[in-house]
Amino acid sequence: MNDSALTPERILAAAEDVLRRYGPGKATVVDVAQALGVSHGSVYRHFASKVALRDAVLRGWLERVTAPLQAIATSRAAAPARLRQWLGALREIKRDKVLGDPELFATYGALAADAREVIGEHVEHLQQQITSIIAAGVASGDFRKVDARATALAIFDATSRFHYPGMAHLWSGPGEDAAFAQLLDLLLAGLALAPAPAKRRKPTA
Amino acid sequence: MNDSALTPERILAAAEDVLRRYGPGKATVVDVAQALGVSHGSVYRHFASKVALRDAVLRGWLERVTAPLQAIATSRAAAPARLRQWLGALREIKRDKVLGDPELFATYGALAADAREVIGEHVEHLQQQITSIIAAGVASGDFRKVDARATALAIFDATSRFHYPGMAHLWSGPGEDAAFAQLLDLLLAGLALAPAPAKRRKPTA
DNA sequence: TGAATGACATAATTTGAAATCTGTCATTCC
DNA sequence: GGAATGACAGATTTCAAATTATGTCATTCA
Repeated sequence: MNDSALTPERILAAAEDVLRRYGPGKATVVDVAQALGVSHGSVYRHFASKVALRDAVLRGWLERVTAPLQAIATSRAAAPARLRQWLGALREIKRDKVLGDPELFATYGALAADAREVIGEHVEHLQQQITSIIAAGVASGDFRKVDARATALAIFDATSRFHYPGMAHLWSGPGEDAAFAQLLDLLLAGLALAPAPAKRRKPTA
Repeated sequence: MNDSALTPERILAAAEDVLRRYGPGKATVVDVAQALGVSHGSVYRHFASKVALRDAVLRGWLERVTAPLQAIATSRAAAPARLRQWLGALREIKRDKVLGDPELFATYGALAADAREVIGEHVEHLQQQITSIIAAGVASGDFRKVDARATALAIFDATSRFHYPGMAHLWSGPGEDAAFAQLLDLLLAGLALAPAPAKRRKPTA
């Protein structure tokens, strides 16, 4: 029944398949083992627990989100355009996933729900990408002299309405594109060079 | 057992109490009737269905959120300060509710989950309040000449990270205050007068 | 006469016993 | 000898029966 050696990769692929087919509530490790033609005990040689297996599947899925963004983050485009592109891409990737296959999206959402650790890493990863774009923009003089990291977090927060899966139910409403464009304009304006007359808060320093 | 005439108000109060005590999953209209010392049939004379009753309770709760904000929105403070104050207040009201009584917050969250209509009105109400502040700021020359309504929506979206109940699990993390302050600064900078050198998009008009 | 009742049909929820799943490990297999 | 197996204990899930809830309405009550 089995084609070759039992590797974590093959188990991962099978688990992904089983999850896709059965959903997160019904997929069992026995199912995964069966799909591979082995006993479920064998799976436990490669993954310490069902949770570890689920985490690994989720990690893979999230990496497929992060990878194309990495390319944009490190592109040579001017920082403002690059930031727009990156945020637009993040939004599109997520939105395409929900609209394209809502069930699968829900499945991964369920995995994410009890994988704070993995999600934390993913978020950190995304925030670092934004940070690098902001830092580039500050260095090139395209952006005000902001704290790159803190500003990146603010931008991540500000756009969560358009990328946080818990708000996916809004993504198919009307006027979404316009709302997103409007938000981007506002944020980019806030980063623009012009020395906004700071009436409050600390004095530039 | 009953003190006076059976009014919608008395039923509402009892329903609120029962919901608080039993939680949204176990509160029944028989419980509400019992608390009032009447038969459950009587409740249906005043509310068409259990859903209608739950909606009314939710509406009351949301109005208690909106009322104090209304006062700020119509205050005489300068628009930028007023906007900061308003957004800060919205955040604090919600955060105090979660942190103060998580169970009750969860109860209202459950009510909200199947009350799109009511929530829609609530959101619309909040957005209108922001719109009025922005409009005032544009009129007074404190803000750029933005489209008040569209910008208000963008600001509402941008801050949802700090007021949308679905993200309440983040509100007790460290650095929340700083993150919120940072976001506010960025948004206010984006509204500031300075004619940001718009390299893209439509030409000012 | 208009408000309140409670018996009733249908729908939803609870319950607990049976079935299935997770994770371990002594044993088998190549 | 290292990888795979499958029987097993304890935890979790399923499913169907039984209970409880919702919403209606003919009747009672004041």
